[in-house]
Amino acid sequence: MEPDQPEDQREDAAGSKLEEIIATRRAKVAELRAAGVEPYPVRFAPTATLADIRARYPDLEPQTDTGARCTVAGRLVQVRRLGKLTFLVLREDGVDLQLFCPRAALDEASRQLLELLDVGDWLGAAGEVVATKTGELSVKPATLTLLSKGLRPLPDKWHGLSDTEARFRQRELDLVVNADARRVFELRARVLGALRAEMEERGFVEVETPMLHPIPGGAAARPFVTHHNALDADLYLRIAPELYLKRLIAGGLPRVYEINRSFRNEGMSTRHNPEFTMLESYEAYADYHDVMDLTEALFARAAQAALGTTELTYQGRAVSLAAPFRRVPLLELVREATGRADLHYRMELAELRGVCEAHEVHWEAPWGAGKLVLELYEALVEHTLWEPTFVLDYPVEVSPLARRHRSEAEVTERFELILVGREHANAFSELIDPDDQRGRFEAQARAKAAGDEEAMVVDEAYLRAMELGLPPTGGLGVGVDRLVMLLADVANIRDVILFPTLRPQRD
RNA sequence: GGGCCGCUAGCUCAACUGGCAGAGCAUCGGACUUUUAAUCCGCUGGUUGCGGGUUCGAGUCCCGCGCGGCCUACCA
Repeated sequence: MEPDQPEDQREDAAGSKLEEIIATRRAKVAELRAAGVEPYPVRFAPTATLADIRARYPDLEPQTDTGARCTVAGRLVQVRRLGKLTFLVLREDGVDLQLFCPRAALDEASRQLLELLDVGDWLGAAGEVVATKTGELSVKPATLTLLSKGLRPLPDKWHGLSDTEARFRQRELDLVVNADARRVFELRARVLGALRAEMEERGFVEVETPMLHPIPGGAAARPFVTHHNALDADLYLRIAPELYLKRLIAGGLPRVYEINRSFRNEGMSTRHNPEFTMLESYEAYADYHDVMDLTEALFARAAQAALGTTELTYQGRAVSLAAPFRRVPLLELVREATGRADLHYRMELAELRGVCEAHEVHWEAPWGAGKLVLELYEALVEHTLWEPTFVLDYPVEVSPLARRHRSEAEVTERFELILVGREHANAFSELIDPDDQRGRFEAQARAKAAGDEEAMVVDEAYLRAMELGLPPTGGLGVGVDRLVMLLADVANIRDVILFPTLRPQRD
């Protein structure tokens, strides 16, 4: 490199295109202020949304002047300058509308503003609704009002933003330019609304229980730990709202539900985000058969709200959410999958381990029959269940909060709803016998002491509530993110969460 | 945690076996009163994710690291 001009070279390198663009736009901000225009005004009063205008004038003849005046607003997403005539395109809430701007129609201040406009700015326009020569519905403004000057460029108008990392980290950009991103989150909102509507109609009351828990409970999972300074106490982000909700049942609230976040400090995947949304509900006097009926209704209601039908396609394959769903005991599925009709929870451990080995299913020494059968089910069966299936009667050993089956000693009255090969809901006839519950907790505590990091600990506050008396109760948990994935037909949970958890960027 | 793949201009992408880092769009300047990704003319824009190494020469090959994606493992 020549020793002559190193300074210049360095300055050129520092002045990248992006910095140049931002500097140019800042200069426009200064120019506007110098001209007495505030580039970041405090308020604007549109008389119609872009969607209103489109709805009101569905098919004007080309070259119509309606005489109707309106004031609209949106983000400027396209600019086409043809000398004394300019076409602008505003976008508001996913709806685009053209502004037809012959220079002569604008007042003087608006003409000046027009020169300083960039794609990405927020803009208001007041004028007449017209259709252009080609029949494009437009507003022909007499005045333009800058609502906010954008300093950064929008992604490519044609190719949009496709870099997945950028889409997750800068979701606002994704939402501006990718219609499909909006579609998913609009669908998600309709699903949430449908779930709440169904619960409300059934007399469930929505409650909010703590997300900061003194001890983690309600699920087998590793928690996030945090610390409260004033209390000088460690707290855990909740892994499930279950125990608090059942305390409300004990307190005499007969039907409660909560839709909110839980947090699990575990692996991430296309189906697992560290924070995720669950619907949990508890209903006094109900058993898990009642809860299956409720679950069917919720899924059908959500599908109707999202898609207008219970017949859908997921990743190219048909699924029907029309009730009733298939109901089949877990043990039966494992017997089919292994070809061992004699398989049972009372089998010798050695023999069950042999079945595992025959199917290349990993097992560990501390596991009892229930855990071994569950492992077989998860390895061999779960991913094969495409149509909605209630898998019934999970082993007691792996279900510390579920009541024992009314007629079979080794299993609980618990089901999971499996769809498209993955779990979508988990529910049971709740365990309401406080002494049985204490024994289950103690078994969990022993497992934890033996190294099982996901095992539960004894929750005395919950046991006290149970000792007060918990009526027969049916409980349900639904993975809302997965339900939205199913209905939106997306394969990655990060596509249904606005701001998915990502590794923080170092700088 | 493991395997594979990716990271090049603001965005979307090229660059053969190692041989001058390019295009389109956007930006900037100019023309244009009916466009629809407007068109036309001209210009500008680079630490090729980061750090080493090999080589006369590295976007390209090697090593390490970072971030992401997919698969897998884990995961009620």
